[in-house]
Amino acid sequence: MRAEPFRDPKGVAKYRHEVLAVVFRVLADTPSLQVLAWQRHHEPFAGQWALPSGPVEVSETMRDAMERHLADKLDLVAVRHSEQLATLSAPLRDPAERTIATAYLGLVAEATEVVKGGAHWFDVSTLPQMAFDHDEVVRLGAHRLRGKISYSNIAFALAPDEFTLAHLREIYMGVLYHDVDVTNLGRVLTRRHQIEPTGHRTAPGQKGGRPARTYRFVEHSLHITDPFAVLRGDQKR
Amino acid sequence: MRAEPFRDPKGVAKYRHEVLAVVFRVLADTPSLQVLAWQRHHEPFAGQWALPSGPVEVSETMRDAMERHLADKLDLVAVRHSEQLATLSAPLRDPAERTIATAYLGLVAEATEVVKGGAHWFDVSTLPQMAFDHDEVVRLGAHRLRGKISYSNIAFALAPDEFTLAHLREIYMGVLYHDVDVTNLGRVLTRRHQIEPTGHRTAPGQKGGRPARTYRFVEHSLHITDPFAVLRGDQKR
DNA sequence: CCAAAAGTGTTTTGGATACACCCATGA
DNA sequence: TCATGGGTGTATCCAAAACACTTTTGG
Repeated sequence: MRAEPFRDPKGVAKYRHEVLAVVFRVLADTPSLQVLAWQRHHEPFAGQWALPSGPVEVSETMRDAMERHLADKLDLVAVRHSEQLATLSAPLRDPAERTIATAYLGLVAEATEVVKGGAHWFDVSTLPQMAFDHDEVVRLGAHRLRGKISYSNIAFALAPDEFTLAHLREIYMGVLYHDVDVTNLGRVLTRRHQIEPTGHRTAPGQKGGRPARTYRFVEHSLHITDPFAVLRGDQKR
Repeated sequence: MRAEPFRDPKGVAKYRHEVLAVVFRVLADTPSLQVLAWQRHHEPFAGQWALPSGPVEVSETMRDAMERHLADKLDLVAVRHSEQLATLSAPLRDPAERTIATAYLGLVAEATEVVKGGAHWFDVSTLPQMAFDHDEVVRLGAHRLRGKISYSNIAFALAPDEFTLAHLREIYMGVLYHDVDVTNLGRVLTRRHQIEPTGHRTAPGQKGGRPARTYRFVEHSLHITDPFAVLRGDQKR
């Protein structure tokens, strides 16, 4: 039986509000885009995989709530960029009680592991069935990330502090899911002042090969670097 | 005195949730981007201008609630495109009681008037002081629209069904707030199959001049026409 | 010397811009 | 035929892409 909503004296309904986190990392080797999920212990959807989530407390913003839940339940504090994705309001999306949920996109660097709370990283391309509408939220997050990586410096949040161009290429390939030319990637990002050489080089691999220069992202906060695809005009009136 | 939140037996807080609508139109003559606001009658912020808003009912989605409030309070049913903008959760944004609000961007065609409910169209560039955080929401909406008009066909929702290129240019100028070249605008939108000629022409103006062809948008739903600014690769793997 | 990996140089492409010029109408 | 506004043609620009070639390393 579905719970009746709370109403205040004027008859205005009150709802449970929770935050969801779609946390992505990219493994360069495969390369693949992975999302963090954990197994539910309680009904509804007990035993199924779900995104990290939790209610919003009275004196915190939704972003605070999202960070708090990731830290408390999963010991995850290494989120390097987060932004609001969407708010879900289908009346029956939670079978127990009407719950409005705001989803956040979170990005962590490649090496990030999560040991606590039975969490697991899943390839976005082979996602298991998920609780609630969480599959849809993951797809939405992947779509947002794919769009933004082309016209912003959002990759700073997925890459380590220091990386080679070959490594960065694999991160881009994991997100975009198509081939990316290393040479041109380096030139585009350099022209846009997104990356700069550190002056260091890596040790060459076991099978030889020229040692690669390493680079870093110039900014570690989100910047739109290609603001208007077209119709730029002369920006004067 | 601030109201205490409702809590269920397990101690989970429940919140008032409302929807906000940032409804834009563009007047071609000026040209200017205008937003719909109305004057509040009750505290808090009585007498100040505010965006149309209202609570979400138990069995409706937020989009339904937004459309319902616009129709009931302002007789506005001509919204040609709407999309979710953001959800606002600052704990003190509503001085009376914690209220989480989800803002929608709505677009109507130029001629759209609103007669009911004491509503008024304001130029976004000369916005009055607004209730709550509504100024910020208007700016967010304008920013979203400005970005999207360059890489999607979103202008279909602002233009009349049939228009001349000169007219469409003024709509783009109202949104982008910089000069747009008519010739190139027509060519870009034609190449992207966003617009097509209707085969009609307008009557020439009072002072003469060649009669203009009219055009229509091919699609009347949102399509991204310039999906990846760069790093397109060959789309093969 | 060869294989492997990184990096450079150079050409090509194609959408977008700029702008000169031509066309159709009213007075 | 002139003023006004619409439309066409074309040269130019420039970021991005493609790809051949050179450099630096280990074996």
